[in-house]
Amino acid sequence: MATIVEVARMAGVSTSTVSHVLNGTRPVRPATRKRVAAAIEKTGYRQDAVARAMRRSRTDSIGLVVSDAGEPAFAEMVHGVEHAAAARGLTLVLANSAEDPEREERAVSTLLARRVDGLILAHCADSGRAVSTRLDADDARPVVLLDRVFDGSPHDQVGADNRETMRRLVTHLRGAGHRRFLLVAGDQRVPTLAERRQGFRDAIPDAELGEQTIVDSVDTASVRADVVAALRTGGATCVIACSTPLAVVGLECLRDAGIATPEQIAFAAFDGFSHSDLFRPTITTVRQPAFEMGEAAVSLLMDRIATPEASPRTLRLNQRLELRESTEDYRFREAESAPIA
Amino acid sequence: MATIVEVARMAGVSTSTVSHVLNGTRPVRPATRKRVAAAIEKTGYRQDAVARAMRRSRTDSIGLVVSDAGEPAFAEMVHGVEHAAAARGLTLVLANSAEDPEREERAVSTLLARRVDGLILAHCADSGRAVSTRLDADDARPVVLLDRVFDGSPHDQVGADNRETMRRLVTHLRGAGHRRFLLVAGDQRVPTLAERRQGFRDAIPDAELGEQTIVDSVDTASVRADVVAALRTGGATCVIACSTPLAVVGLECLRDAGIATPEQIAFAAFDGFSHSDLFRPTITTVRQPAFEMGEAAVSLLMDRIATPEASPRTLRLNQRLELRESTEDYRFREAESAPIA
DNA sequence: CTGTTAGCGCGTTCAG
DNA sequence: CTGAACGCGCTAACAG
Repeated sequence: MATIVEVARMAGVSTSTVSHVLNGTRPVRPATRKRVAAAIEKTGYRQDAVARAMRRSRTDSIGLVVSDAGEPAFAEMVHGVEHAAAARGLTLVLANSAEDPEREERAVSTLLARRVDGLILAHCADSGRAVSTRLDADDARPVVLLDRVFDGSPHDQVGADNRETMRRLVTHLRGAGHRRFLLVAGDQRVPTLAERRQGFRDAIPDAELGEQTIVDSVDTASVRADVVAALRTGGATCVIACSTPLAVVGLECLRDAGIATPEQIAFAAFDGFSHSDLFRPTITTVRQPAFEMGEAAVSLLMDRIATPEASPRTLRLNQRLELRESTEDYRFREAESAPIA
Repeated sequence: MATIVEVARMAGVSTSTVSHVLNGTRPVRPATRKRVAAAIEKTGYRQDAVARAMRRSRTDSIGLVVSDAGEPAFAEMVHGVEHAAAARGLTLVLANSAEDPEREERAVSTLLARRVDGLILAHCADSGRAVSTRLDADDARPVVLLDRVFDGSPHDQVGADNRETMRRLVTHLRGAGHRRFLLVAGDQRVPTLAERRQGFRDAIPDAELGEQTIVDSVDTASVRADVVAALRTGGATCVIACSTPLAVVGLECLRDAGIATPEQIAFAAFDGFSHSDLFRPTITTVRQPAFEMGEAAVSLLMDRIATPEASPRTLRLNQRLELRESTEDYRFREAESAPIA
């Protein structure tokens, strides 16, 4: 690659003039500008982002650390972040923590060393606040927390209205006659999951709270065992899974136990599955605005860089409740299909 | 952040010694090394990747351009690339072309300007070879083509054995009695899709080739129209969709036309849907080893960087044929369920 | 074994 | 309006 020096020489100007032409940072006589442009064209010159970053101490890049790049919801967030970043002329440096706090820490460290202008973080489950606070101590790069949002966090955050949507979902299901639920709540160290569980409690009257079954074990095997046990004990007319992985376990348990949805039990899931409408049973789903959350995170990050002193904001994007046949009122269905008495 | 100068001063050594301690690039007396380590610890110093890249003219980063970051198959490739990169101490710079050649070109340009050590590219449909050749001309950075693989490409490539697996699939279906297919083949400018179509031809005897219906329109609306028309004309006993988006269209058409799978028509899809086993109909699927393809791409890239002169390799990873009820032998089923004559 | 020094390619003063 | 010179933080020659 040609450097700025060659362009300058070819155009018969100094390097500084080339730089100013490139960046529009001071007036340049049209004639010289033309010559510079021609030289750039001819040499195929392009600014060296590394040297530029060095000099300006800005990289025009942002770092994103997600906890599971394979999971579709996170993939959509990545997609959204990339989209918003590219639109602003920023490049995206991506790292995956694979739900491992140590890898998360390394990833953050690497990104900081690369001098990204800002950081977007989807914390892994048990990262604690170590990373988050280390960020402040080290050198204060702007940070936005994504999806996994903490009360009283010193950072900007963007999450979903998990608690409210769960409340809405449960209220709807109660309206359809359900009184006893099996909530597959998952790892309560994950804020998202804790919020959803809280929303569940919000929607259940105190008197009935004792009758609800909540599975909050962490590893898949335990979840499976607990769900199987809960299904055997019986009582629940509706299963609510708080994430896609949990829904997978839940549906597997139902299938293996030969329990049909929605005929024998209702089922709803957060995050859910793609193309739910094409397959049976179609699953009632709370859909995250994952792409938009990614975009919003970039937006918050840019605002923060522009005004470092503003007080931190937490954005909650609305989730969509997609009602499908897996939660159709089973009493109603029974009544209809039963022979006329 | 502290710089190397402060560390050197605090340890009472020169910056070069600090550098050599950090990089293990020449022997340092244990005593001084200790002092340096202590100084690093106290200052919280960390190497500046930007300055380092400047000096070494290596960024320890690789660029990845995908054509659709939202699609699960690509998300898995991204995941695989990230994984393999991180394992080698490389960071990943991600860009998305959204199937737009212009954005693809910009992305490549940006990554080159950032001086990534190498580039992994999942070309978008109509990128032509412009980008690919420009890469050679500009400054020869190593490039690996991912998923969308070209015959006689000058670059290393990693794809899947699309042609062979399609042949296997069709052979299996013919064994189950199917003679007339509706192949939803998609945009033939995408090598992956062209290969799959070729595999289809391989498996059909010349005499029967004329009876097959192949839909290779490009935009969704046309595909839908063509599929609907083909279904109406009838004749096909089996639909094969060559990608997830095409499968979506296909299944929607079947649903809207009230045609049941597998009772009335068999169905198979490439790439397919996640958690296919949990929903009905369970779809016979050709699964791409997307994650592994991502890993392999990094591997090829590193090999290329190590030995620039080696002749380019094309890796074809095996796809998995997952047979499910959507292609169960429908004649057999009919015979079974029909009343005994 | 260690220190000195010269750039990597650019943006930005400060003079003209 | 333009050019000369400096330095961002680091590594690699070269010298000791």
